[in-house]
Amino acid sequence: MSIDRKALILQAATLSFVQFGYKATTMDQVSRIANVGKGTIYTFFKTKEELFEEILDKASQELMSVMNRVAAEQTTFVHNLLNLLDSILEFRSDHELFVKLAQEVRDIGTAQALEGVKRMEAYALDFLRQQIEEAIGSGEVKPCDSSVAAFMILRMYLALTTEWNKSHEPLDKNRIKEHMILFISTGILL
Amino acid sequence: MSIDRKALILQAATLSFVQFGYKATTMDQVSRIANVGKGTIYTFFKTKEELFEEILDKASQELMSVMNRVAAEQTTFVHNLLNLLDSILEFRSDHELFVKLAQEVRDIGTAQALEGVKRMEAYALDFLRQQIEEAIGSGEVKPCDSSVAAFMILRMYLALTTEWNKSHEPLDKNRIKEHMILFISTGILL
DNA sequence: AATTGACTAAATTTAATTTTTGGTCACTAA
DNA sequence: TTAGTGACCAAAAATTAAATTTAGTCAATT
Repeated sequence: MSIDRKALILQAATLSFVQFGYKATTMDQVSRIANVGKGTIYTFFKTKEELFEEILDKASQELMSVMNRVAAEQTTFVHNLLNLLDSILEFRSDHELFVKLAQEVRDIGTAQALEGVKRMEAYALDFLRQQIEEAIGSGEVKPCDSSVAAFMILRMYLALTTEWNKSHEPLDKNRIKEHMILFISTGILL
Repeated sequence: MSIDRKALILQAATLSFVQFGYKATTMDQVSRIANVGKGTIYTFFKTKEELFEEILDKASQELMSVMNRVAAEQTTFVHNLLNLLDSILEFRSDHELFVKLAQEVRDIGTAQALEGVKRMEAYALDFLRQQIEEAIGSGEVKPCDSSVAAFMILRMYLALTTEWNKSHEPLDKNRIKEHMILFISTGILL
């Protein structure tokens, strides 16, 4: 059996999407990085979008797997949330794709990048909503609109990890965690 | 004494900036709305930017005055914050300019609009930071980085008032207040 | 002295042209 | 025979050129 060209292509494309975003990634470049002819890419993927989709699928699956692993631990809601935060902040590969795509949406508004961001956000929001729902059921969390609460938690996370950096020095992981706890777990008040 | 042409111009320009944003507001249009010759504008304002600055000053002053009025009430921190929220959500005139400029920054990235947004944000952030600082001093709020906490509160507010609307039905004022309380005052946990 | 609107230079938008890129397919090497 | 290739093409994007719009001026007019 010869080398797994599909894997090479996926690897090269992932690298390029993370580094340059959707639009600035050309099929020529991918073929060059992967050391295959351009035509070869099209024996595995119908279009550039399909290639992107498959990478997005993989990233989503990894995100899901992280989330499921965290959820399976069955500790408290806050603990789960912080574990999830840790996992995402530590293993940045998916996170980086997400950040790069978000930046591309902001800068040039590429439709496919927007789709990608929306998709990953949807997974995260759904997971959070579910966790909150359960925690409300078990009496751990106050009754509230779980969709809105999930949305706020995600926005807080994005505010601290990406928006803050636009006008300040980046916060380190622990500061981020501390401030998330401050609002979510006990409120800012004494 | 003849009519106050400067006031007419300021009024017309404000209307136009709120409605169309910085870039899409032309000096011709302002002069037409104000019923003055275009040259007249330049007897009061050196440039379009200066005209914009003066309107921004006015909006900032009004925001400051709302914030000071709220701060003077000397009730609890949460109460002050909610009063401020109410004031801003009810008297939307400044808020509308802010929202319009934020949209312009998002859509076409006008430099002057960005400056305007930054400036109004800076006032709000500074006020919040000060309030938090005081509340920490009086033992009402947990010791924390007041800049980061102020930033998070503002982002939450913006998330609920503008970002949520991109993918959902707008939340009404009371839902917004409720959810702000949920995170700030007592935390989401029971 | 205060106000104006036709006027101009500069900036923005639109149209035309060139370059780049996604996707194909006749061909090659294994 | 077949997996793999890269020159090739149409379509899209970037660049350049032409046309339009607009900020700001100033001689003329109240």
